[in-house]
Amino acid sequence: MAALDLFGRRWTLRIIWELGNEPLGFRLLQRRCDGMSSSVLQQRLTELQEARLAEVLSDGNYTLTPLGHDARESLGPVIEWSRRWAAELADAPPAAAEGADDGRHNRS
Amino acid sequence: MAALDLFGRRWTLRIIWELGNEPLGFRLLQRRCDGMSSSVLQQRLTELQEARLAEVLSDGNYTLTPLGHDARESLGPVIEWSRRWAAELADAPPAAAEGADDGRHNRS
DNA sequence: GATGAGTGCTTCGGATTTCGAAGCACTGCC
DNA sequence: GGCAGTGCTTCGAAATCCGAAGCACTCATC
Repeated sequence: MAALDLFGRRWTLRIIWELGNEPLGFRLLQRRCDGMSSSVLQQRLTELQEARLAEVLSDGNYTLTPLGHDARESLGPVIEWSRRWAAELADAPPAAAEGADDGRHNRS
Repeated sequence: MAALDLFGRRWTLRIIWELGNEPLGFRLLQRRCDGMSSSVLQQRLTELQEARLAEVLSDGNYTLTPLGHDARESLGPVIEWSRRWAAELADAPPAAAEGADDGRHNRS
């Protein structure tokens, strides 16, 4: 359950996903995550390192540890599912309100 | 990416997981989720319904839609990974700070 | 039919988290 | 030196989360 808690924090899943593609520097990673807040990114990066999912390379970039890559791979089915989900929602568009990306968040 | 955003909200993953086991009423579901706040539970339940992942049964209980069960199954590998992760952390306990469940949250 | 218990759900003040603009120290480059 | 880019920190404002309290309703039990 602790894992569901860790992943259930804003941006955590996204960061793991982005870092899984390739090592990234702080600012570039931030841009990949829709320009998320630097303070939160720093916080998440620290949490991820404490959880031994991420680490800093000798060149200063951030990467996933082997354990982190494992985690990211376990996310594969979720990504696959999300495609089906998107297709499903496209077929049956409700009145309004999408659930995800419904503008409830504030990215000013 | 919208899926990672939807799942990256506190309690969402947990709720999907709990509902996947069996249909549950509001208050019981709340208890299963470590007694999470009822206001947030209501919010999540609404989001999940809008996203067509959850629905209300004729008897008033909440369940996962077929699409929702699909999502929950896609979470399987994540759960498996979390076991390996827990084992790994148990082997190499750092100085302090666990990353997950590090007391940063407030459950008064 | 009153009482009590259980339900789904809402309200609301306060604690916590997230945001984002600004800035600091440092490195490389012209 | 001046300029740009980096990782990272600070801080006030906004959004989110919390949890106790309560409402309307159902269903037994008295």
